Amino acid sequence: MTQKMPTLQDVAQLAGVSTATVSRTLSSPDQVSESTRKRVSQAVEKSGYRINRVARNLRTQKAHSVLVLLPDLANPFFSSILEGISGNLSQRGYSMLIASTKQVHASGDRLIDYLDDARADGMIILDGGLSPEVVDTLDNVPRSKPILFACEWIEGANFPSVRSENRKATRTAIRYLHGLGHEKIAHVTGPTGNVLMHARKDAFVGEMAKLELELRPEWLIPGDFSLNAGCRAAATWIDMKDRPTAVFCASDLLAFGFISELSRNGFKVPQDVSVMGFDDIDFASQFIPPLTSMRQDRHRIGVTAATMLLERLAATASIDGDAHDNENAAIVPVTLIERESTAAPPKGS
Amino acid sequence: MTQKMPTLQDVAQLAGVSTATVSRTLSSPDQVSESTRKRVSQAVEKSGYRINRVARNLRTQKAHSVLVLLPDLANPFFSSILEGISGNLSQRGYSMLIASTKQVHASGDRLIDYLDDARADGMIILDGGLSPEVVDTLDNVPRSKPILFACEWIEGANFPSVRSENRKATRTAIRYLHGLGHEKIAHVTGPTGNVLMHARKDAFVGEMAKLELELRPEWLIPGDFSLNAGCRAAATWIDMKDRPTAVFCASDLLAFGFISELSRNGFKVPQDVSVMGFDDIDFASQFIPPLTSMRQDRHRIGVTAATMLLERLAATASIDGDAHDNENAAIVPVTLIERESTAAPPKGS
DNA sequence: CTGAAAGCGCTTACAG
DNA sequence: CTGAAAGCGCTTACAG
Repeated sequence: MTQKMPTLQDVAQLAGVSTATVSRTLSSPDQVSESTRKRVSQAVEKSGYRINRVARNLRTQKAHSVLVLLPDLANPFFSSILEGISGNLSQRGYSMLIASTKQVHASGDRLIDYLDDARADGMIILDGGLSPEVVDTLDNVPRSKPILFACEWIEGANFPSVRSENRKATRTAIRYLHGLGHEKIAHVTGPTGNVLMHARKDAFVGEMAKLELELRPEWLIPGDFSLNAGCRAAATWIDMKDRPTAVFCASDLLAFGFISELSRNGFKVPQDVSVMGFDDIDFASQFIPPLTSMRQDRHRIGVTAATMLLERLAATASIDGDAHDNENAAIVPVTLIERESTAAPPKGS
Repeated sequence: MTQKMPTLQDVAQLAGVSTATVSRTLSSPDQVSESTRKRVSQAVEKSGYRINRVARNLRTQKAHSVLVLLPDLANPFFSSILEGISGNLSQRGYSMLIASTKQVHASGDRLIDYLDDARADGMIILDGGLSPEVVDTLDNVPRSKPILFACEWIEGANFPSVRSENRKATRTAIRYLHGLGHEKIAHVTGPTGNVLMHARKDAFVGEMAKLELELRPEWLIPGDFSLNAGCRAAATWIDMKDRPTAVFCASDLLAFGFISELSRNGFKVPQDVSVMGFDDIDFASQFIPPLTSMRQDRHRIGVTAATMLLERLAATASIDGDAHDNENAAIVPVTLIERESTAAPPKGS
């Protein structure tokens, strides 16, 4: 029952030519005479031949696939990015392999096994929180197997990356709140150690100083990017004697959690406090109230990452030398999406 | 610079044995004497040898990877399922390849190309909306390349599948609302033609009849699974003269959209109307109000799907004959999660 | 323009 | 327990 797939041999026999000719007809048809080409094409058609990519990959020493590494597959933040990557990849004949750093650890594999064992030609990493040991192993990867970071990156390491303009976006957010009349602005941060957390927090602190606004230490509320941290931050806000009138959250999830907890305690957004998020995930527009946020173009980040990786793949293949990192980081713009969770501060505050 | 990976040959030389022995040491160590095993292991260690899976796959005629096909990569509903699949797969040494039906169409590939061209050993399909032509091509796939549907399925086709107990869950939901005192219950349905939409709608109609509750045609509000459809459904509800006191939505997104639109128009949930969803996505607990929903165990669906596919893979490999579909569908339980979007109906309604 | 032949890096009967 | 050898299905210099 297990019908065997026809091979190049079968097609060659059918067409009365050598396997070399069939192979050429398929991969570089201009090297084959028209009549032969026609005969081969018919044989391919008739036999229902499909090239065996595993064999081709072994022969050409390419996997024609890219590994994408996420911190957590269950996090919906990544889905649009994946779509961008995958769409771009498949257009160019590449497949997308996915693994999460959590799982990689659990299964005892090393990250670069995917690269070492020829399953993937390169890798896009969406997790800046890799342990130093793992980062070290990354350095030993031959340059013919490009590695690229997207969204997050490793401070100090020199991998190419695609990023949102986190700092600029943060400044835009603060200026927007200030423009509404807010002077007491708090920031709920991302997780400690996270590069995005630092970029946004630094920019926040810097911009507050630049606008000559007071920034009390307690107005930097530590969080992570989760809903729950947002809830906790809201509790912190509620407990303050002198409450900030606006809160800039480092993620939309934080903002959602913040607003939810507030509403459970009888506070209203934006009447009692303006809240804004970062990311503009799908949900932001449907939340109650619709959330003002800084939109990261996640699809574009994905597309850009795939494009850059493929470029590096092509470069190492042809030049095979120093296709060096002339353009080491692509910065993707972030846009302010104004909705109803922000307004002028309450009077008399 | 492009340092070549060591091969079996290199290890064999280092250890002073044949490649066959190295190979055996790696894949069936019990066939090798302890002293040899030790020598080989040291050579492996020393050379930093990693098996080349592409070569192994070509030789063994297995890809050791599974293709997962989604309707839409950007839909966060699938992320937990993917995590379940991927976790299970990687534990057993398989990789996960991902493609979306949208993209497959766009790139002009045929679905089964992944199977035909030896990139994947089998495939898990999360999209019941494949066109009849595509479904036809699926029938021609040799049984050594198992195909399995998860979440959704194709009515009439005979593929194994993993599903939530949609009908039972719907009955549970209706009985719950009825138990709260609701008699006028509407249902916002999924997209026309979708198998889940039908399962849930049928079960809804059946249960309403069983409970001897009136069901006006207009109380079956057509939707799809999206936020926007939920908003539209809310507009429909608002326009009714005699409004249902409870609305059972076929997805959480529908429920979110429904509630959002209501709140924009000054209605309150659950005071004015009880709303419940289906899926219990992460967000449901953080929505305002927290959403009552039927929880689909998406992680478990993923794990089960991967397990079933791997079983079939093993079965066809060993028996190579009729490892027939004794257990053709796994049904995953759904649980009622009661939160604050549902309550007793408003008095005097 | 075409073919014979080597080889990508493994695995696995077959002998011994 | 171990090795020599064939072969998985391709691609690609090398000749002609």
